[in-house]
Amino acid sequence: MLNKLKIEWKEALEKELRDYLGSEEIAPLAIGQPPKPELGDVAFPMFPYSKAAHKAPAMIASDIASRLGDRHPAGDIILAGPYLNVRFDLPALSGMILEKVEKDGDDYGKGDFLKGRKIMVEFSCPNTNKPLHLGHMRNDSLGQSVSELLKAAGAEVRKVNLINNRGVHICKSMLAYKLFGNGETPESTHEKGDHFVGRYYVRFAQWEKEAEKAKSSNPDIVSDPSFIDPDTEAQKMLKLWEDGDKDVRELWALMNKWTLDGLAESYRNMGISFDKYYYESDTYKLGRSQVMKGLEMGVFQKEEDGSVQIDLAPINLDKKVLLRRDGTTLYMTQDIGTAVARHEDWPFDSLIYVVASEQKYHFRVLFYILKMLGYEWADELYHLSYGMVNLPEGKMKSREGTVVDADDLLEELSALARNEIVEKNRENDVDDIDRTARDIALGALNYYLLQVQPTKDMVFNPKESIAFNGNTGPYLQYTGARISSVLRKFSESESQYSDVGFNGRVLVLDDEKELLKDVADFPLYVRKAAENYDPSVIAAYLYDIAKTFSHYYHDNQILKAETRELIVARIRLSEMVLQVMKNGFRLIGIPFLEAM
RNA sequence: GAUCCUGUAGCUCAGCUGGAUAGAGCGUCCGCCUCCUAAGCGGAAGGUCAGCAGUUCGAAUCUGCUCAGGAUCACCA
Repeated sequence: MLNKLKIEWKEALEKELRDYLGSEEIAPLAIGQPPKPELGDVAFPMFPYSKAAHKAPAMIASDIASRLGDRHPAGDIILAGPYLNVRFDLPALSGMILEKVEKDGDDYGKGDFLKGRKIMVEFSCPNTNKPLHLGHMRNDSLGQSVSELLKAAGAEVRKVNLINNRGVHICKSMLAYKLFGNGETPESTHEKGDHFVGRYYVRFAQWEKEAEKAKSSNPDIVSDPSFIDPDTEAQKMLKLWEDGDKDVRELWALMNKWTLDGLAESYRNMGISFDKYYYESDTYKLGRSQVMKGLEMGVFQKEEDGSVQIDLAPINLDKKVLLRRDGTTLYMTQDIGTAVARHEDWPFDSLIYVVASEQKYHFRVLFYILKMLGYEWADELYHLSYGMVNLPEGKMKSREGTVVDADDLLEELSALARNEIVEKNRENDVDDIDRTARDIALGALNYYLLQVQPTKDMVFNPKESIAFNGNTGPYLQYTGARISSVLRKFSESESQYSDVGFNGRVLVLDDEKELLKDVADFPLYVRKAAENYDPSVIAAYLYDIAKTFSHYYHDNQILKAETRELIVARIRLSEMVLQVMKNGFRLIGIPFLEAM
């Protein structure tokens, strides 16, 4: 609504400028933000017209102001040198803002610029041989949040996951389990299934190392019939899997279930959900048939060695293999099949792949291949590429045991949050200490992961990164909890105020105007975040409004304001701020807490 | 070697459709609980916006080059 006013001003000023300059062709007027509140709410710089007018920008600003006189949209002109600024009467507009926020409630901030669009979002895509780590968490937070943003922009969103449950890496943990498992199960060892299976993946790596060592100290051992080479054995198992060997398939199904049960629990804990799961074990065959189709169409070539390849010279790349010489499929093959299956299942207008930036090449090639196969929708595929999560000493490496486990991290943060609650003697004020602690941990984590622009790599320092003070998720939650507390206290004596209506004109403080402006602008930020697939826009917005409110709350009494009218006005303002915060929280995965 | 991404305070990050004195948090130092939750609020110190050139009335923001870091260029996923 403020935005509408800004645009009215822009148009009115442009019209006046055209008259003033005697030209229909003028540079579009820029809409800016004055650096200080006393300089107004919106700024229009006059620099670009100085040449045409042969006058200093400050002169143009004052000329335009006097020409305009009273014939202008709502607001007051403030001349600030070369800028023509406008101050809105926010207290007067507050009634409209309140009405809108109250009417829309949890939907306040939503828009419709993606209305009617069917958008599929792929994210997470774990392997079934190990638990989730911090890198996955960035992916999950991003995918979940972007999906919420797109919904808020009016799109119909379908969240899909692709389970990477086949391939030689999966066979490795199976093999290790078969050899060293002694029949133990996640139930018998009381382990989460994904951690249990992950342990055998690590066990395989260890075995591999042992075998390497044995080979280097005694090269002849290879010919010893009692020596088993881990990698050869894993390849054999993959072949057995592809041939449908009953025992291998049974073990595969069992271990997959263990992992997936564990992952499902992690997703639940993290507030992540999907509308549909795809499995590579289903889609890789479809990929093969697509490659065959491409071969018939002549877009792929069969090489002399029997492999099928595509020549990527038209996009300045080399050749890419799509089927191995033995006819087995690759990662790329599978992704071709998955994309086709998805569009058949749910004909999307757009499909967003939330995948790390290291796979840019892969998606460039994939999109090109699908286009060559004649799928028009290939133009609507988008790779939302995000940067790595690094440790202060560099990349996370599973071999060096520096991978930050997702479940462990969430657990540690929950324990820290729990300590804080106990230390602050807040146990009796929160309704469920464990749930609250976990929600704080989640808020901290999601905010931490989403406050950084997706394209950027980020550094995670396990000791320092996730704090509960300062610019953090818990700070936002805390602000929300304090507002909630004020509102609870007010509701106890609300009947005394039933005769007092809302009069926004008493909200004259800078902080109050700032809050009104922030509340009114929220839909703009939602739109911007959705357009750019960038949740950090919302994170920054929320921090800003929380900071303004905290300052305001510190300096001014709400429940003990000077007049009953002022109390009611401040309460309504607090309600609006809280509503906007709640709505923003939902977009970036921060649980809202009534108390903490 | 080629392509892509990144470079802003000691650290982690905003700001980038060009516009007013480049902002936060953490850390350091100093204040504030008789007051709606101190997970808070205020203040101080801290900057060659990697460098050079260009475009422009105006550049952290756009363009080019250079330097530094990272990623990718598999019949791995």
